[in-house]
Amino acid sequence: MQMNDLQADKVSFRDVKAEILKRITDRRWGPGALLPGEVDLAAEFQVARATVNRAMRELTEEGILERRRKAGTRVRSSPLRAARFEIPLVRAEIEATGADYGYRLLTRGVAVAPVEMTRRLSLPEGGRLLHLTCLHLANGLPYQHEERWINLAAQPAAESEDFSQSGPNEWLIHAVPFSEVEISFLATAAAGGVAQALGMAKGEPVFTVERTTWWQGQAITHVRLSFARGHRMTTRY
Amino acid sequence: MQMNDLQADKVSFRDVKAEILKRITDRRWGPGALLPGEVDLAAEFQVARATVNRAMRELTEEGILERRRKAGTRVRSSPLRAARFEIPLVRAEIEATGADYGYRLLTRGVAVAPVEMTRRLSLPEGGRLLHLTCLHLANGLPYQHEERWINLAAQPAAESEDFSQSGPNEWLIHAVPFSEVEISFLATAAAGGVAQALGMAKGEPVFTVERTTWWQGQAITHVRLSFARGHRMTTRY
DNA sequence: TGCTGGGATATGGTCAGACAAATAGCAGGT
DNA sequence: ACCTGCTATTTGTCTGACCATATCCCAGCA
Repeated sequence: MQMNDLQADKVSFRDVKAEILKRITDRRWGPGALLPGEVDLAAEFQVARATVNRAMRELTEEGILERRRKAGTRVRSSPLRAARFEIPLVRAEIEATGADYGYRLLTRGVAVAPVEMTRRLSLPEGGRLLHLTCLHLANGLPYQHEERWINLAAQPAAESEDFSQSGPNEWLIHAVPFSEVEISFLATAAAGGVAQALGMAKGEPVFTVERTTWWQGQAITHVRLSFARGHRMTTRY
Repeated sequence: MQMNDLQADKVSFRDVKAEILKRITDRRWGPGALLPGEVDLAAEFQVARATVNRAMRELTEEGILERRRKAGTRVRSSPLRAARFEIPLVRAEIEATGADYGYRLLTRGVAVAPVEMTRRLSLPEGGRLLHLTCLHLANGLPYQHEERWINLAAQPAAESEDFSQSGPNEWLIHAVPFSEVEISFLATAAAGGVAQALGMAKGEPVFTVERTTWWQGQAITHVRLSFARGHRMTTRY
């Protein structure tokens, strides 16, 4: 009678998932253990194999199981802790907390790409970049400092935008809807401009996100986001 | 003849996904646009509706599409940048780079939970915690400093482990296979102990990960991981 | 004008059957 | 002892049919 819940009329892949997960946390199927095959589980749970398959496939995506054809399905021996962070537009992030969003353009200029940037964006030497720094505020307080480089060869239209009213990210989303992205999280020491904008001391630790974006193999933009003191990025699962 | 590739004998949900994505980056379906229904697309691509469904479902999970019953499927107007980080055991992380893994236990002691910890782990006051600090090395160089608190009420067996040869995370994985987890990324200033262990100056910025783990509603452990200078956590998609 | 109920419709999910692809493990040869 | 090729097994995916569920939208009513 241990499985009353699964005897009910409606059994979905969610129920199967839950039951499998229960048996794992139970230690009935310990780390590294070999699970019964899809056919057996389908028979036990009285569902179609496709249903068991979906349950197991999702558990695999979540890093709980490991599957290999012919070898079967095993509980991962050292669980993969996969953290998923959703990174919305700053504006949305701030407004989601109920705060008022504010934006200020700090500097704007066109420059020949510095060596570091040509490497990062794999640009030809002498490529022209639009360089912007701006500040995003929550309830009037500095929230995030943004230093952005836009490849003018890829997005010439950016040169005629003045970005004084709204940030370059909002413009870019409409110009280049989806793309290949590399994101890094790191800790940096606040440099002069960043420290001043965020009201921090020079050298203070800053939580920093760097993002580079390509579209069809061409580098579009690189941005470095520096968050105000005490910022943390959190996820739960 | 624009769709030769889709006329081939084998069409999988991957092909459908790719084609949809292509039309989005193409701007044929711009941000916010309403896509044809599953039935229509299934007819166009000559596949079963379930195949189109899987393609669209995965694109939804990846933050590209938005779906609502009856309302249909739309391209997200402001794309959700979801970054997924896989956080393996330090040992595996280091060995994956080809480096030799080293481990040192720095301190070990049992203490009554400090106020901050009782709050974080929602413990009763006066709860006993095992407090450990240790260092993980790559090719003999400091890689990560670990400060860990283990709830002895939940894991009494931890008290008799000495953790001098291998880290508490490896032990914990076998003691508590899967669990609820909260992870934060932040930047901190290196405190005395951390700075010394990692060979950094006091106050230098440190990329820090904090993780709290529960099992069946009970707090198991809280850990603060401080990485050596220059560490960054990167993902690409 | 504003509210309410119902029907049409799009996605969500299940099922049974079929075939494809990978590969563990065995058998047989050298 | 080692290699090589076969085969049975397991997961991966597709199909077409079906029912479930959410909800937009409109008609009807107050």
